[in-house]
Amino acid sequence: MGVTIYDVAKIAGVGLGTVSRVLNNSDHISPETRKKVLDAIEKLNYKPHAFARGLAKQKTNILSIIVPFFTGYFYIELLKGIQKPITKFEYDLVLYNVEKNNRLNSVLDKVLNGKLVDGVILISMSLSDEYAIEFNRQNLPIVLVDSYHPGVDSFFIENKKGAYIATKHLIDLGHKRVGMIDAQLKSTPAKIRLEGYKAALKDRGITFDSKYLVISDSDEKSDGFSREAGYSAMKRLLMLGEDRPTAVFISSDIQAVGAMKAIREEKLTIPDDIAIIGFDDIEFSEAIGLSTMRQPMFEMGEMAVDILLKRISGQISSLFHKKYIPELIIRETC
Amino acid sequence: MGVTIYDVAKIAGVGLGTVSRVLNNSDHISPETRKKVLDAIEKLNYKPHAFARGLAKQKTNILSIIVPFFTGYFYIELLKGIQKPITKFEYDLVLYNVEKNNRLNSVLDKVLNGKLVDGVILISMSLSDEYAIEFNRQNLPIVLVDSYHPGVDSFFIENKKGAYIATKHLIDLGHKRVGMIDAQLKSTPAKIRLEGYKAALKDRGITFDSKYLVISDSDEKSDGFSREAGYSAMKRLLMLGEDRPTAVFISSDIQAVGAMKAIREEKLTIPDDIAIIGFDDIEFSEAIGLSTMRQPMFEMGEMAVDILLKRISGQISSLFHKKYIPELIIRETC
DNA sequence: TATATATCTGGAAGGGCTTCCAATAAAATA
DNA sequence: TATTTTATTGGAAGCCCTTCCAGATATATA
Repeated sequence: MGVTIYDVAKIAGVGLGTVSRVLNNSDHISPETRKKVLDAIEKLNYKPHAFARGLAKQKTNILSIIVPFFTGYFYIELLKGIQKPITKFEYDLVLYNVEKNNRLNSVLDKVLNGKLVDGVILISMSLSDEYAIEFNRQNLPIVLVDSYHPGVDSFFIENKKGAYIATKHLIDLGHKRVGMIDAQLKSTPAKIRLEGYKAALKDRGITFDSKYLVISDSDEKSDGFSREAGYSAMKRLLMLGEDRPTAVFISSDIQAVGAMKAIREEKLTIPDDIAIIGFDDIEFSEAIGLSTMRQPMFEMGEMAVDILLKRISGQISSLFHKKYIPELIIRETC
Repeated sequence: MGVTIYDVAKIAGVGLGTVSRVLNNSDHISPETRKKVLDAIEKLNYKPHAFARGLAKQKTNILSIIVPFFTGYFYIELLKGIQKPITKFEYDLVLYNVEKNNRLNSVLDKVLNGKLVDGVILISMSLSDEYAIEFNRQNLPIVLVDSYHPGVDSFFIENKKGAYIATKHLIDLGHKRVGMIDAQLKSTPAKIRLEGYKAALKDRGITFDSKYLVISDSDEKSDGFSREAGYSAMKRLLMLGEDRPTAVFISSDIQAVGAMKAIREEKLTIPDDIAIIGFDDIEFSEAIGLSTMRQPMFEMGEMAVDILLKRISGQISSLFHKKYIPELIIRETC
């Protein structure tokens, strides 16, 4: 069934080492020999056996990417960014979806010891010190995206600054009662965005009032970054009646979508009764006019692969830490 | 660096064949021997080398999924559905993203000859007869999702019926001028949905009027299934002035989102001035109250993997063709 | 007790490739 | 022309497993 390098060698009338050499573009091959081999390959429609090659080379040309639940556009954009260079450099991409945090360890173990991949991209999840050490020890490159660890390459958003900018903008618009809808604080971005929110209040001389902070409920798959969670969080804020905030910074656009629905259900208008700024700039935000903090997802994905490939090929040695500052996109909700 | 089966054999004081047998749960292993081996594995933290195993077994435990540009939620939902059984059965998933149609062939070639994967899932793209034959000849299972070929397992939506139901509903609501915004007809679903639209008109005694049909522009990555394309298509429909349709069936929700924006910009109201029904029921449709035809994406993904795995293990032999009829979800736009 | 049968185990062969070493041929130099 | 040097080439060894065959041991049967 499968045509192997031996068949090619026989047809071309050369040794198998020679075939392998033209396959790998090694030098020291005479043009005539190369042509003979190429012709034979063409004739037999030969394609190298990926696993055999991987075994011999100790290199698989596969990268893995670990994402938490495919929740929305954030990851899609990232994936698009990641795909681009991967395809170009003839790598394959294996996808691990971690729905529950405890599964992360088993995926990391698999990736570490299975010798299936040449490198890994870990998205939006934090890496424990033990694993960071283990990756370094095994010399398996890993890069973090939307997460940070001092010991490995990381690309991350300045969440604190982003939240700060959004909150400050709301305050500077004249709002006195500026609330926040955040996700579960066990999510690092959520925790840090809260810090930014508080910092902005403080800088503007507003004391933090816990009744204006609502933490979205988590469900089995989202840590509170969901439409439903945003909806019910806003409902809770609206229960404050006349004392409700006149502006709300929301920790993700997807929650903001739910929150907007809740506001409309109360027959309140946006931004007149309540102004809103979200976070992420997912594709739908533009369609619904949602003001938000844009994260350069595509770019981060692209850069992450770039660094990962360089790391794999040993082209860089020093640690690479890059931070992105989210950009305020003003639309119609504030 | 890497601990191999030889190390385990040595530590356990057994032959390597024995180690392999306990790894693969073969029978004819005495409980004591098994324990010794298991202990050694534990002690060394041994994990089998995926590529070596794949080479020896001629089976990789990897499935590949080929998707056209990650455009939106349709594919996310599908991916979620696919992930579930894949994880459970310890397969890995490699993702190929086909942005341009001509790249499909090169991906298929790679998948066919590279021996990297045990099976493939092809989404929303049609398979040519030549490739269908080649897959069968090479005995590499492939299943189509949201697409159809008589020679391979297929899961598909009854697009014609779906479009028919949507259009008929609009007509039965009393609308006389029912338009359609479709995507490029080179996309099979788009072509077939148009047929359903026409069939409904005909059944209700309305003659098809080409000025009420607008084909969305395609951009480099979407065949017209995009927000921008829906927006400008609706703009064109609105240029008809008073003669414009009072109801429009739109071939995807994402286009409908753009179309709704166009309508609102003209200060027209939905559904009073123009009623709308989309197609897909993406996550945002509920948030914006869009009536639509729901496709069971998650379920299709799940079933596709199920069948694929059964096919790989030889548990089924006859061809599997399953069609899903989309369900009309009535919300606020009609 | 001798023999047949069932159970368990070791290890060679093989899966398809790369890489290295040695060998040969061709070209350059003395 | 004889001797180096250089450019090519063939093929064995090795990457890490699984599988099959044969041998060893234990158990059942005559």
